[in-house]
Amino acid sequence: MPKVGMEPIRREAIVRATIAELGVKKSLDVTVSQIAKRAGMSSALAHHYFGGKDQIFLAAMRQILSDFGAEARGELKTAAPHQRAQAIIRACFAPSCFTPDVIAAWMTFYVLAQTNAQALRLWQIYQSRIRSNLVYALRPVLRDPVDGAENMIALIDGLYIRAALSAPEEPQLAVNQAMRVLNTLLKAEK
Amino acid sequence: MPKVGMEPIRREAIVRATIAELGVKKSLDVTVSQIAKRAGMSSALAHHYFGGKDQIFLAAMRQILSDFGAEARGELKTAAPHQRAQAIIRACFAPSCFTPDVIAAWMTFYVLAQTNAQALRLWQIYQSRIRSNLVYALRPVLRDPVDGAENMIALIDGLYIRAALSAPEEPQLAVNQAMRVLNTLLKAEK
DNA sequence: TTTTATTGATTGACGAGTCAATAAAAGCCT
DNA sequence: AGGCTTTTATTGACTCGTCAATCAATAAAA
Repeated sequence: MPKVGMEPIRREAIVRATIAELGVKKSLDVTVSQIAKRAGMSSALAHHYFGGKDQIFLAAMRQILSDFGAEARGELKTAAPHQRAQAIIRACFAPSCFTPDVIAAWMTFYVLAQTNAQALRLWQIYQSRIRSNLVYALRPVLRDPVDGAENMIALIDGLYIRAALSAPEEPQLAVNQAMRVLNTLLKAEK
Repeated sequence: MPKVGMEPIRREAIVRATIAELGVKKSLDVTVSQIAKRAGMSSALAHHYFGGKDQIFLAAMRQILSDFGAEARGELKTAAPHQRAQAIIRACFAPSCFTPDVIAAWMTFYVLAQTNAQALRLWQIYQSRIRSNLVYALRPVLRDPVDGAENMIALIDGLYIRAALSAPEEPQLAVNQAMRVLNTLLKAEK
């Protein structure tokens, strides 16, 4: 009973299922069949719409990256000019970016980006965005905003990877830790 | 032409080959055959000595962790009492711990530890060691050494993971960045 | 002869990608 | 409206490859 206009629905279902499955299996040896099953369709259909496993993973990665972009834009919109860095940190650890599933998916994307040129490019774009946002946010409050941004990014990445292994690290704990370091960096200027 | 007493030699060869292969393939779907080939033996022999793929990976992980332990002990031995934190940082980015191969291997271990209980335990042991070393090192110089240690560990992990994706990040750059943050944290106390 | 080392060949399972077949919808012609 | 053709959706079955793990066989040492 084929209904017309399914493509976008199927695509989204696949992307969601991929992220969920990555969250469960916690590695890239998730099967197309597993993804398709979770998305409620045959693996052949997944292949039909995406062309192959790589494209499926890349679509999932794009989704996660764009979710983060949305979160960040949202936080920045309602942030006072001198609180922009804090807004970015909040976005990084917002529920839509810092759930066990999403964290696990991030981890697998780090792995993917080591060998897949397209994935690496996606990551680099994301990196340079968050970097320039942070530099801009820190320029009014730090003598060396580039350096400060670099430090905060590394810290955030570290908190992510650790969250993947020590689940206890609740979102709130990570936010607090990042905020404390940021405050220390700011205080050290004056 | 079987020579007796090969077991330890073969084991070490496999472990080395595993790390090298992880560094090249940059993921856990390295095959036992590839490892065995690089180590100059048949895959059957690798299975014979290690029992299975998991055990091979765990042995490699133990090797890397113990390499780091040795490096850290070495640095700490020759460090002035108030320079212990710097010594630990130096150890983290020493050539034996911060080479493209080793960094890539670390990444795969992060992935492995998400699903393999033994791997997770190894990581936790390593974590609590470096943590307590850092706390001890920071106690004389920081009001809240536990917090400071946590921050430095996260930063170091972040620098690692970023090094896996942006190779340009030379050892020296990472060391400098970590040292700068540490100094800032120290300065903020006074 | 027993133990240790070693491998080629094989098994059994699983997975990505393909394909032909089925079926509903949409268009199109009269 | 009634039939036709094309497009879109969908899947089961199949191909081809790979890989972990096993085993029987070979050979040197003890």
